[in-house]
Amino acid sequence: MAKGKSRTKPRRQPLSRDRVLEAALRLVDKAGVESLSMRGLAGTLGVEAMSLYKHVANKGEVLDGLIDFVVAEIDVPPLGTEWRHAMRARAISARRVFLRHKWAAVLMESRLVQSPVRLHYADTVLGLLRQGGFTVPMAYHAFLLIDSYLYGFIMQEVNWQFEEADISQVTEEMTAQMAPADHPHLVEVMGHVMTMSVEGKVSGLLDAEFSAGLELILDSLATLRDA
Amino acid sequence: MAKGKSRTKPRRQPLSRDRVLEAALRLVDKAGVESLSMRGLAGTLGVEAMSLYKHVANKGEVLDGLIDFVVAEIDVPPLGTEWRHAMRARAISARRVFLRHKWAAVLMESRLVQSPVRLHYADTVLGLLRQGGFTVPMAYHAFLLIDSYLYGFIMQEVNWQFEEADISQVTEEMTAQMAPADHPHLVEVMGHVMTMSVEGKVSGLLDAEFSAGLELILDSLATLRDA
DNA sequence: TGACTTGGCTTACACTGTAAACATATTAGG
DNA sequence: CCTAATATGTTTACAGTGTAAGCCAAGTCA
Repeated sequence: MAKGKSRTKPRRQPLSRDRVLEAALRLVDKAGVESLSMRGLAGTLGVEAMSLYKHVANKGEVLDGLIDFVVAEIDVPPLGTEWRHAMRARAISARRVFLRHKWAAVLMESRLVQSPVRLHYADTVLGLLRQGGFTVPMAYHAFLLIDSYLYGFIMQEVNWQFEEADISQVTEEMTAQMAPADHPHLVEVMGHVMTMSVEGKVSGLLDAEFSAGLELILDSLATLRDA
Repeated sequence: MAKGKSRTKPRRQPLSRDRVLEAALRLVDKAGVESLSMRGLAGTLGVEAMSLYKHVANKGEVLDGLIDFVVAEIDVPPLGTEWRHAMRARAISARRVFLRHKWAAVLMESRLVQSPVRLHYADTVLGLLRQGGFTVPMAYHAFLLIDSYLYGFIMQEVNWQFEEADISQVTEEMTAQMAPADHPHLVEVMGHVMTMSVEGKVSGLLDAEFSAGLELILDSLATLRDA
């Protein structure tokens, strides 16, 4: 039976958990998480929906797997790195990663499963703070503060991101829809964002905003640490 | 016509958009957004699923309506209030509201529709800052900074909230699941949170954490404003 | 050679949102 | 008051979802 058969078999290489997750990642990056269905995912792998369940317990596991992939993309400097540099580096890396996978931040907040990957991530960050001279309560405080800002900022940014450049159109829609005079301050600020966007790209603006806010938080943590 | 007919008719009072949304709010507060289905919602109103569509365009509109309800619950001090006090007050109010409706923060980030209610909310906050002496770019900066922290914090808090008091059990699960020695810093911090939780409640701890971080941000905005 | 395992497929079920057509209630007009 | 019109709720139906159960072929090992 299985003897001489080993000749040029097309030999579909078998599925695997990783191949499933990779396909899911591609699909979700392209079309958003809301368009991830088991049948659709299976389709991109040339396979039937139920086949996925041989490598993955259920859809939730796929989603959690995706989050792990994304978290693993974040560069966290190794233990021993100077804390301030380390926090800045991982925050910036995290932001880049979440901008690359716009669906990820929201998804992450809605699935609180603590996988090994995520635990490791948290542990390293806390370790960096502890080795940087923070007491346990202060490390907790710093972690909460930085991460609140980090994820909060990212989520705002991701959701305010219209496909770049058609921002003016969006602004018009908005201004039209909202009785311009009823929201003077909002209009004013939108105007500011718009002018920034035409001459220098919004993304640059947000880079600067993000860094400024981050630096500010790190400053205050530093003084708090040395108190 | 409409003359003497006003006698005791049982008169099922007709559904209405508001009654639908109120029912949805009750349901979601009790069972989470993931358990909101049109049939289920209709059920709680003693009505068939399709009836809802006479008062609401689709499920998305229900979700957006829920968000509006929640945003409207946030107390934003009126224009004219001293900016720092105002920002603190609305942040604290927002946090309380989102803790009351734990599903709301995530939902809000995943539906970027800008309803009148939300526009008004944003406009008032920006107005408070402008009247507080912030230039347009600084107001934008402040808004971004505060809201990033605010929503970031809330989302972390909401997701780390186990049903109160069984936190020790959760910690055990976690510690068991994660090879205690592989994550020394995480264990250390979890220990801290736990001890705080037994003698004084975690929620109090988080109140303090939130206020501290907020105050810190307001400080830095104040110096930035006076520069 | 067989038995056993692995990985994919087929079928089936309960549940989702919602379009279309229908039926009944309420209101408006003559 | 009776009828026409308009709201409002219902029925039926359909396409799409996640996934349990069982089947079946291909590969592995005794």
